[in-house]
Amino acid sequence: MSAYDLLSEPIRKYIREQKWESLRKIQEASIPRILNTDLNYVLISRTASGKTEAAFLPILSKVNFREEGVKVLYISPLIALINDQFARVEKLCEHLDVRVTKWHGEASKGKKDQLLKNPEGIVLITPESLEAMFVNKPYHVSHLFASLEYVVIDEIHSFLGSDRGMHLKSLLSRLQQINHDRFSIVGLSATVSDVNLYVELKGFLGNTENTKIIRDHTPKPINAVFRYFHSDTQELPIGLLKDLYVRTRDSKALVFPNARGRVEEVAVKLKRLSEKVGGHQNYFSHHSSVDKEVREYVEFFAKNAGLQNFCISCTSTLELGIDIGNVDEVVQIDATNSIASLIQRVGRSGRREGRASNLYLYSTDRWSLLQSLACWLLYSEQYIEPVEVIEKPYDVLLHQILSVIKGSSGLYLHELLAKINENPTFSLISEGEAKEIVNHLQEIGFLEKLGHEYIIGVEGEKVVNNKDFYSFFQTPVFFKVSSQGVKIGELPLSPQIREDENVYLSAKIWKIKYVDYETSRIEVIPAKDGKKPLFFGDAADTVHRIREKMLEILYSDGEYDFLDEEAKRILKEMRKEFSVFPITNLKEERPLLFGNGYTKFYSFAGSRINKTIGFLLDLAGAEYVYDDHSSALICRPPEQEPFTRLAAIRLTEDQINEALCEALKKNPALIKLSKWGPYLPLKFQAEILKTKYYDFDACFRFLEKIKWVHNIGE
DNA sequence: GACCTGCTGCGGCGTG
Repeated sequence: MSAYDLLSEPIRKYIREQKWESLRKIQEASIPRILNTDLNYVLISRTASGKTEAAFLPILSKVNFREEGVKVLYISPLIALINDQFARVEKLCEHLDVRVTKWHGEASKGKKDQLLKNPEGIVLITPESLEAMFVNKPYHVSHLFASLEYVVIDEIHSFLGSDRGMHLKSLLSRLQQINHDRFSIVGLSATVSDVNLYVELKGFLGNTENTKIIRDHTPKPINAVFRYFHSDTQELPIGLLKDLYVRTRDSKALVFPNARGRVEEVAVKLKRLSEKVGGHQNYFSHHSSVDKEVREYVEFFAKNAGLQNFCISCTSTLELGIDIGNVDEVVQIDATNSIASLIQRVGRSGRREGRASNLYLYSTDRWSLLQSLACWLLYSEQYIEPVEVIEKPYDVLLHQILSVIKGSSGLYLHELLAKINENPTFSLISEGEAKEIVNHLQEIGFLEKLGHEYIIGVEGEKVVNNKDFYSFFQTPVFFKVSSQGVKIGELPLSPQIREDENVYLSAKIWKIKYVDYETSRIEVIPAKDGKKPLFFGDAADTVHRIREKMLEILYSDGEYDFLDEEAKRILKEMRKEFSVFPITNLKEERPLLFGNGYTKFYSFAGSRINKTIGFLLDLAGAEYVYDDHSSALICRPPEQEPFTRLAAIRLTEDQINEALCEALKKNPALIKLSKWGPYLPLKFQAEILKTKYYDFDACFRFLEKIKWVHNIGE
């Protein structure tokens, strides 16, 4: 029997109405498996290959929706994705008489109330809304989800290896406890490293043995075109902009310039170029600081553009599954920090009849060119970097202790510990450690003892009753920007924010008329000329494999047709420059430059290893400058050259912990990289730093292995 | 220079 024949009649009717000629590969594979077993599955195949249907066609055929209670829970990392999927799933359910309900912060309260009165059908939710339900209405969780049969997790890779993912994993376990392990899980993903596939990904769904992977490897054919335009200033070279304009003016294009300020620069300047020559004016910017309604308009425009061309300059906001349809060209300005990100961005392009699909990779400096080339070569080898899993998420545990106690009417210590013990998210954290965290929470007033039961303390109430409690990410304070009541976006406070200063925002130019510090508002009027806006953030870590590949490229003589003449020249120049280091073993040797009055160590290592080397140099009292862009550490004067001595440094676990605790005492702000970390006992804060910011194991392995090769010649 | 993601409950007001 074909997969189609296995489906229920209403679903087959739906397929016939869609006039699909055939089912997609991933659907053919998933339908019989999901229908015939109760195992967990992870469906992996590239963007727009029909994964949602691969999960929902068989689930809708199989599940009996006549019974009371919500039967299918779909979890998504984005509200926008829920809204897209709602439309698709609701259409699928047309012939089934199954109700679909959106449950997120912006969804209709009325629809949620209806669901509470009559729990049924399918619910689409975010992890944070699920957390809010556990905290505020724990009885609703069991009322709605006690007879759940399937949980579908979209873009599951976005949860792997992050706090947010650990949080979701804990919530899933708490759901299973209510549900008595009856529901199965189907995860959907486009990009997962082989390394993570069988342990972390399966572990994420809770049950490694009962989880199977279904994967469609079919690669996406795409041409890479590299262009090099050097920039010494903060602004993009005019040559690059003109080249970019010509390449994208007759297509639907997405441009990824990596930073919000640059996103605005690209959108405004391309639009201006287009205006001069009478081209289309559909130039937009899309990032977190563009007003939500403006972003929704941009998405709507792209989805319904028909034959009109457009160009959206954006950050990773358009990287995940929001449906804007296919574009003709994807442009990356300067390198991505991960291959996964490159894959997601490339996945945005499709082919229009008779036209080839291209990926343009622009670079504005040589290290970025090298990194971009490394990413592209690794992409071509189908490499994806593994994510680091968090083995002991102490901060997530702290948060979940507060959540569980808030959701109860008081818990004995043994009850609380039993709940933690049941939750696989915390399986590597010992009972003793959990008790220490509980005691600390009591000390700082987050928990209180009422008789022998724990309840939320006075200080804890402030945190738990705040709407900021439900998430694991922190957001800085922004000033809302508007013009005569029309919302435009938001900007952080910077020297740039003052009256009569002109800035770009939402692909337009504005003059600041008034800054209201009381209400954090900025009033602007349209202007003719301005500057790109300033934003602050943390640079994303570059993974180790990309750096290794960069070194391999420098010490190979591989020629790449897809580089333009300028890029070829730059690569040749870099190879010549590095030829003074007689490196033969790329796995173990690294360049050490003795320059005029300085020593420079090119580690070609991941950012976290570099930061850990920096920590060791700090401990040794060495003065140095660290440049992550070129993966280099520079010391002057060279007499104090400390690099070759690093290999001898071997710290015990205790010494590392002690040094980290000292660093935290000196600078308590260090732990702010974790939202809930500041409420942990100091030694656990050190543990968080060890896993999230530094990587001592990898650093010592690296230092043990490498040999420094210094420059020869005059 | 330097990404992104989400958010309850309740009072008060207006409208049908």
